[in-house]
Amino acid sequence: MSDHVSRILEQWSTHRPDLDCSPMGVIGRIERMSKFLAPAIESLIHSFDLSRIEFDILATLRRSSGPLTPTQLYQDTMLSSGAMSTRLEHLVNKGWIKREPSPSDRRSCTIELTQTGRENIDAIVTKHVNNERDLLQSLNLEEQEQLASLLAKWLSHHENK
Amino acid sequence: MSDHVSRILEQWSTHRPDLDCSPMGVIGRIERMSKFLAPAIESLIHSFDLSRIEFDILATLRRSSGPLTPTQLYQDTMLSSGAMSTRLEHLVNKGWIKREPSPSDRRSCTIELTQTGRENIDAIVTKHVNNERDLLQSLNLEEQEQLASLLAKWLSHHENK
DNA sequence: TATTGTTATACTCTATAACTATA
DNA sequence: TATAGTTATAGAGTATAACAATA
Repeated sequence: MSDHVSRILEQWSTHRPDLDCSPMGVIGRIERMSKFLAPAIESLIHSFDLSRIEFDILATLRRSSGPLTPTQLYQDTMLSSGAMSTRLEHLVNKGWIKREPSPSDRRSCTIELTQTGRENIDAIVTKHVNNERDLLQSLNLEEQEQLASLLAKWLSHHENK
Repeated sequence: MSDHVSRILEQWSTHRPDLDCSPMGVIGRIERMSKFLAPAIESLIHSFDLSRIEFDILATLRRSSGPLTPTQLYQDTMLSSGAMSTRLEHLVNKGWIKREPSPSDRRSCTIELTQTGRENIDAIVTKHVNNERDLLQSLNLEEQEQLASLLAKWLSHHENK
């Protein structure tokens, strides 16, 4: 299994034999897989004139059980409030979402998909998931499950801190 | 093992029961782990007044068996030639590296760590690896190896394309 | 006083392409 | 003609903080 990171580890063991670099074998590969996936995923999303962040916002709205506020959205996506405002403005102008005043709190508003926004994101999400399935083909389903399970274990320890 | 992505998958199964979203269980978690790791790793590196890219350049030089050219460096780090020039200029000014004319090709130059650059990066790499080791503590060594092995398998299929 | 959301500002970083020099 | 490296330009995207309105 001679990948790029394994060659990096060999170089380190030659030039820094005092150092146990095995953590790089995990973290270096996580980062590297992430870097390979990004363009493959983004090229599909960009073909619908959406940035990755905008797609995430639309997908979050689609799978939620009702309208969300900008605050809920920027906390969920780890974005600043200012950046979220800019993104939402774009999505309103492009007809994806509608912004309406909150009935209970007059400082706030609710964000919701438009009719066509919902139809379009439904179609895109389907293509997106199939794209992801293709990208994972080099692992069989059992290996994919093992991988997901190990990542879930790590994440469950780090998300609530 | 109830992490954030598992809740996302539940939401999709409620609102899009027609869609098998299991690929998100892998790819969503890869991206999410990567997003959690980045600030933890960068905060150590930034404390030495280095960007992540600059650290990668210095580490590449440290583990290589001799001086490298800017072209070798930008291909290795997946950066554009222009961006690499800017980074190298910074690192020269800060005393990390030295740039010398290539003896064999007068268009080219060689990039090499300075004496103090090498000493400093040695110390930082040690701290960096220990930091990574800490970050992986929630998985035992066997799990870390399984994870590395699954990632290596995926990467070895995608790196030579 | 604290919170919600928007707007304005400045910053970081990058890719692109034009350019110089050499092969 | 092609390649190595640098420089200049412009663009995308963000965080920060100032701001207005409401709680």
